[in-house]
Amino acid sequence: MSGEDNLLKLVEAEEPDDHDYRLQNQVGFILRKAHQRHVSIFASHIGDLTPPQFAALAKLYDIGETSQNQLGTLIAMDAATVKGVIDRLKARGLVEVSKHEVDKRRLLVNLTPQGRAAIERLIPLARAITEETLAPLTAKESATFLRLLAKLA
Amino acid sequence: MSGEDNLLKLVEAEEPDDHDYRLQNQVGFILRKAHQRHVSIFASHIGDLTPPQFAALAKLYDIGETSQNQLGTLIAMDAATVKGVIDRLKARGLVEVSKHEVDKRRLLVNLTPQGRAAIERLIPLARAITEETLAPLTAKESATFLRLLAKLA
DNA sequence: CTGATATCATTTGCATACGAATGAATTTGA
DNA sequence: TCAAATTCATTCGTATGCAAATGATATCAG
Repeated sequence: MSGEDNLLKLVEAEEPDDHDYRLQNQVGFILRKAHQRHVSIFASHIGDLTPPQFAALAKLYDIGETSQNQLGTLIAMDAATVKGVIDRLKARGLVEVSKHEVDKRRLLVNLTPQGRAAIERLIPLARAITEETLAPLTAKESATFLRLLAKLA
Repeated sequence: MSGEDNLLKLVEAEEPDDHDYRLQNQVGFILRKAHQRHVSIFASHIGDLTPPQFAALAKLYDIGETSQNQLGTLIAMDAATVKGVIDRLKARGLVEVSKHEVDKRRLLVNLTPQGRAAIERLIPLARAITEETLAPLTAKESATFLRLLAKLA
């Protein structure tokens, strides 16, 4: 190997060639695609509700009435996003809002009877969605994947 | 144990309690959060470009001139989405478009010199973004995670 | 007690993301 | 060859998602 080759190797080690960067191997790009695939699977099972809308209903079913802001924190949506989601669920009669008696800043959100019926009907479908999303993996791989994904999220 | 209890157990085994469904353990919900975290890390390193815009530039840098439609396929964007991304990159002078000489349906897209300079400047930052996104995992965990994530996506 | 700070909700603006419909151009197949 | 099917791009409508600004209310600190 010539001295020139050594110099070249040294330079490459310090500044990797831009063409070594492969978009399709980057975690962000694959994460975006995996998320897209999940949303598509979700839509094929539950056509009349989006994943964020479902998340809001599921969380309200889990914890009961809470403030819009707190709900947003629990389902990882900022204030502007959760407002839109709740507005649409309200327009469809699945949730109802009321003012907090003590703290007048807060907007309380709760399921309506129709919202409760809807989420109870949808949860079995949601189980199937999770199953189908993880279908490319074995049971052991799924467990590993979920553990590592949770560490990232 | 009474006969009533046995009946209850049987019913539960066939139809799991809705309250066993925990949103925060579902792959779709965690995937969404992990994606959000990545986008946030991306924005903290590259403030003037979004991940989809970066993906378009990186892919054009990789493969050279191509049609808008083909580019969309390569970076996992539908036709409507890729049009918006290209429009904004074009408005900023990072890509240029031209008509395909033979197939008049096609819109060819390519990097401008400024676009090429931009992506060459950004790729090192993108490496850092990938690194920071995967920082909660060990090297071995990262490799496992990327392998399983790719199977899902 | 009160001024500074913090919290909750809303609004606006911008950027994906996708379904559906449309129109132009190309390819296919009988 | 020529009608049907396909492909490429655009447009419209709807739904996240987030930054920044605003207003109302509540809390804190001196």
